Amino acid sequence: MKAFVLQPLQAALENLRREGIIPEIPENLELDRPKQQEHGDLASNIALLLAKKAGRKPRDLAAAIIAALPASDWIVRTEIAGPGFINFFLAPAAFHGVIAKIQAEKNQFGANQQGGQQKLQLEFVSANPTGPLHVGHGRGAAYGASLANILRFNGYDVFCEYYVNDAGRQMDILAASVFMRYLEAAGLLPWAFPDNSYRGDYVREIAAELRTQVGEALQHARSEMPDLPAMEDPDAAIDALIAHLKERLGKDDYQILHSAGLDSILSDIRADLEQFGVHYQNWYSERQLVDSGAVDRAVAALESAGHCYLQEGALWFKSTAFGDDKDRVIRRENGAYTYFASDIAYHAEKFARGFTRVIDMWGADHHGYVPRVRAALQALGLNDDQLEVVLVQFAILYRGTEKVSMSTRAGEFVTLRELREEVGNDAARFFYVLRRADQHLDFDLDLAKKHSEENPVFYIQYAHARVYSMLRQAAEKGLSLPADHEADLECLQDPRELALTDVLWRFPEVVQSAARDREPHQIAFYLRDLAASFHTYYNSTRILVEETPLRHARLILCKGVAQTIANGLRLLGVAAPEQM
RNA sequence: GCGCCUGUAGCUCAACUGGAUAGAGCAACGGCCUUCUAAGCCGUAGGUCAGGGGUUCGAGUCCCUUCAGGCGCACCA
Repeated sequence: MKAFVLQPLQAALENLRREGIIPEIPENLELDRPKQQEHGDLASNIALLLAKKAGRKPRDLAAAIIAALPASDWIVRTEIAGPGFINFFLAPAAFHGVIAKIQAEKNQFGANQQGGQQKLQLEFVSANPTGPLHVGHGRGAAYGASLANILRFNGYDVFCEYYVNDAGRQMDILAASVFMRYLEAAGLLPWAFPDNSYRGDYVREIAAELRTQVGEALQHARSEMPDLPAMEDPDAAIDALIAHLKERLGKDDYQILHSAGLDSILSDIRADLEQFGVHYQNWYSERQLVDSGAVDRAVAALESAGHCYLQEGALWFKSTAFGDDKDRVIRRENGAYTYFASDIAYHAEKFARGFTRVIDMWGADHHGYVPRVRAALQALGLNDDQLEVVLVQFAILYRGTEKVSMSTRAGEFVTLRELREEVGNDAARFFYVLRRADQHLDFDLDLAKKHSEENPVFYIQYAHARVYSMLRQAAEKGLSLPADHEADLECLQDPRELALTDVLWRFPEVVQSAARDREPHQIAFYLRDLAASFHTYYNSTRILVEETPLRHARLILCKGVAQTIANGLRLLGVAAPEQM
């Protein structure tokens, strides 16, 4: 709809520029939708912006612009308002255009090609496979999956990836935890299960499964096991147990133990996300990254470029040379790489795979990590402008007023699966993206569950279902339905009808803006607006009237609403039921 | 102490990146079902945009500063 005004406005400015009245035309002309109805259907502040450069008063310049406008069938009236706004009033036919557009584009209505099929990678969730996903991860999952859908709708070639931290100490602690539960089940664990291991019930289940597969074959490793409770430093104690297990079991048996935990949890995570409508193109293994030598290569590249130094036996990356607060260790004194080292390699790999833009979604508690990753990319001669980090604030959970502790190791958490089962996938997906990612979120579980009755998602789905209900009604009453392009849209002259089509026009704009800002919540808010406008219209206007042309026109409008709601909900991974 | 994020109606959040009289949803109050689904609609009330300075035609939005909260500042991941 903006095009109806944008093109004449552009032409007018072009004329004025030729006449030397204004020096230049701004790159992106913007048109506002005024909040006040009296301010017209669209408004431009261009005269205010150019007044100084043109050396004229804003209102005078506005008058000159209006005088230069070519004649248009779409614009019925213009006016100069306030300090120099130009307000445009459009003909009803300008509103009607969107209805034909929806009919033509159907489930592609709202889509655009501004992405130019640019290859873009989106990495999200990437939770350590040390336990089931909890509700904090759910936010990242819903957010990432929705953003991927939105970016695809904007013509980007989006590749979703989950980085699996299947190497490193945390996985070893999981293996040790499984081993202890394995002994415990046979009454062979000599002391109480330690606090700093993974204590969730799922570890017991993994241990039981392990026992059915290998029987007593791993039990021998309990001999000369370090006495954990006797050791002062619990972390050192766990490390001692891990070292013991690796030595006693040998590479193959330790691998069986290690895999027992990893495979079980990872397949659980994958199934959980699939059921949540979150699909990945790839699961990228950190262990394979290490085994392929990519980490060695990345570190070697940094070293040979002269960005590293040795100190106290550790290898340091001079990240301060690229804006970081302090230099970072990439290889420890004991010879092991830090997590940061594999992350450098991983990010280098991303760009080596040809992505022109990489978006990482991290928990907001990792924000201090951003400068060092950027530093590493710069040091490797890569353009860190192509990396974008979206920080997703973790939900702080409450039950009523009671704060819920979220320690994975202690096994005290609400899982994503539990949440999905209680409130349903649709409500969970919608609820998660209802606010900006960087917004702190007090998430009251009791309230969230109550939302199964009051959740705004039902409000939107209901609007969609209402349209289909009318279509069913019409069929029952033997009233004819409009075929595509058959209705005479000129029947739609009521301000309420024009207001509703105006909301439909906004959808393609919101789709663009949500993609540009990486803000799925814009879609959610829009859908609520659209549903509200529809409910208002529905309550004020009878759709299934006797006069066939009017009935057809109104039904086509309503079908356009349903189509737009369905398209929007699809982007958020929420179903659009035809009946409720 | 340093850095990042946040502060808008009683609560949870928006505000098209500087536009006109700051908007929704819950919660509260008052209305609307013999007519297409009342999971809905209409109306009322609710605000020093944390405080203070500045920039300009114009500031919730940009700059400075104070206050309050969150997160981060490992040879952890």
